[in-house]
Amino acid sequence: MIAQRPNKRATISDVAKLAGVSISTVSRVVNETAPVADETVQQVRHAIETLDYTPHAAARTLAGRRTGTIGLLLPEISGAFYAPMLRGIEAGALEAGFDLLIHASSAVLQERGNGSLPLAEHNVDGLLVFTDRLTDSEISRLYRRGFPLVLLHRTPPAGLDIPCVTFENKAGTRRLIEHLIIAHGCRRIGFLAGPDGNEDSYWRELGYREALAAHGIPLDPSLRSVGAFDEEQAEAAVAAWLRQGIELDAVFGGDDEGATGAIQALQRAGRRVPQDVAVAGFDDVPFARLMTPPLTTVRAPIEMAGQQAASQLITLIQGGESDSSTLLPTELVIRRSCGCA
Amino acid sequence: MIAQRPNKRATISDVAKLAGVSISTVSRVVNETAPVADETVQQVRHAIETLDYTPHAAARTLAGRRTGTIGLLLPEISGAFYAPMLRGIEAGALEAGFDLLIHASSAVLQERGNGSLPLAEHNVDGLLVFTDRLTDSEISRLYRRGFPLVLLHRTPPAGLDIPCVTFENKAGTRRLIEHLIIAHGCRRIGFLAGPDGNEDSYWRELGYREALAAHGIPLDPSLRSVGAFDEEQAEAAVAAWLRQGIELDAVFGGDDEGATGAIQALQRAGRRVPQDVAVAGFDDVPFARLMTPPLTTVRAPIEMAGQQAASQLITLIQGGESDSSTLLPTELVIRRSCGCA
DNA sequence: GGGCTTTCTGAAAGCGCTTTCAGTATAGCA
DNA sequence: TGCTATACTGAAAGCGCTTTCAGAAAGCCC
Repeated sequence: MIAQRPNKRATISDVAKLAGVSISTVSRVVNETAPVADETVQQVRHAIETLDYTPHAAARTLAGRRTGTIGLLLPEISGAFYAPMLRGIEAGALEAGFDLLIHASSAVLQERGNGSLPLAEHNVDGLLVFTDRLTDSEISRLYRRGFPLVLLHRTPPAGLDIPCVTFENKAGTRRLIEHLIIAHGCRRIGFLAGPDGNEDSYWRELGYREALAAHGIPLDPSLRSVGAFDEEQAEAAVAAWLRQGIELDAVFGGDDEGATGAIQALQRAGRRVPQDVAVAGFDDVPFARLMTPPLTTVRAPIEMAGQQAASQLITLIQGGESDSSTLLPTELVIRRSCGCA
Repeated sequence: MIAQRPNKRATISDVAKLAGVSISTVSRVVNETAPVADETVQQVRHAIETLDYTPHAAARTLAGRRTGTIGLLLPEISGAFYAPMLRGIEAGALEAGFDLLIHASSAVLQERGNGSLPLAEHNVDGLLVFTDRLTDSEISRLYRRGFPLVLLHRTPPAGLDIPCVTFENKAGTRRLIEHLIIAHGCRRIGFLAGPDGNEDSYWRELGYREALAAHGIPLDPSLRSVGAFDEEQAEAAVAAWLRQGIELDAVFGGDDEGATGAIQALQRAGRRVPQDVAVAGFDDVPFARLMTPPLTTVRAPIEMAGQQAASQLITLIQGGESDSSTLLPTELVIRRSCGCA
């Protein structure tokens, strides 16, 4: 059994005492905020070394009113989507010398008695928000306080001028669906929506409708279901279509996870992909090209979105100005799941 | 363009003033640490409301010397492994009313000039360490200070009594390899190791060797390569084997990602899995059962490991005792990639 | 040599909170 | 009635740091 034996940490005054200087001087050599005589620097460094001193972050924050850290709020880490996003965000943060703190939690956000967000406005200088969980009112509360905020893949509540970074969902989906229609003659294309209220999904659906409309294909409501950007739910949704005998010549999975689920359901029901039913996704996660068949999808610059969001946030924190909205282009990636050779 | 207009936040004294009480009283109603008259509570609550007051975390930490938060240090979030792990950790933390802060970064850890870890010992009460990046010396520094620490999937540096949570890697791998040998008659089984220095991989390799030895199969060094628990690297490693004309009747991928890469390489080279070459992984990530062919693997209780680690850490933080080492059982999961129908 | 920067240093005032400590007022009890 | 618990409240002392502010020492100019 292991127990914890608390152990006093050295403070700045311990260091000052040992080095025979004042705490101001120690602070100066630690932060390099003012010239200090070489000899003094040596002494202080030595004292720091021997005491194994590290500044206490909370004290620093309190006195200096900044943390050097940005926070990321996200629903739940899973799925291939997050790796590139985090890479991008981290790159953006690092570039400016900021740390990244992630708060991944679905449940927590609401149920805190005191109603305060975990890392919001506390341990971080600014917040990257990528979750539908944070309500509009929470967001506007933070906004009204002047807390630096950047939204990832969602637009701000009406009237609030909060920067946001999103993909060109509509046009990307439209191009994809049109490919299905034109190149493969699909007419009955199933649409799997994302989670309720998801904005990306909203725009993708608009793109889907536009594509149909542009080619004179009537919208069939029975061809819409919810896949929730989740493999299992998507699989279930497609299985339900199949059970109901709904005819399909293609399925748009909503995203790549949804497409994966769709393929599972189709194959399980004995339909061949793409010979019997074409399938396409959105995002182009790393796995997409490795699937059997390789997935036709829309490439979204996930990593770049993260990067941009982070650097916009940091600009904001540092008192600069930021574009109110960034729309990143997407690109059609044709592989085999749509029927192309 | 959006600029940030900083905005004074209300402090505890603002609230006290508005409510006509002292700050001690405000603190008491916020924290419920002592009885306060009903009427006073009302006034304070009202003042908090109108001022939209939230306590300043850093100040709180500084004064109260605890953060109510545990930190998780990990190399880079990607791969299917993390979702269940994080779910588990979060569950463990939530249960005890702690927040979870994640610091995901490969690069950062070393290169910080001041040598201090980001969230270590600062914004958190304790640390869950899941990365090979944190050197032994860093770990023992933290340990010597009495900073609560729990290691995930790695054992502590020699002599340090730090709790750790690991899987039963050796026995699990041995069972898996023996299945390949006994049920499928495999004799030439490729072994893809994890990243350099990875402990899980070390034990798995021992299990692999034991299995071979137990069945009188000589160890062939050319059958060992590094897949680094990474799909691409594993694919490259297997491709190299194939190019060199090395004979194989099975490949153990090191983990499920490695197995995925192995399958890619094999299929790309025209070998059928499992007819020509059997493939197996380790972890049983969600995706494993959905692959073609479904992956034979060893199920590791990833989520439970996270849970346990978190609650052990919290026990430690709260001054309790903790087991020094937890070894979680693994289970063989037979699907089709090994050749079983 | 006097006045002027320039370089370096320490004292001290907070940052916003928690937590004794020392009450005052009221209730309970003999 | 007097004495002691009990409920409630405020003053004040930090927590460990950053940051003026002011001063001492040293170098520069005329």
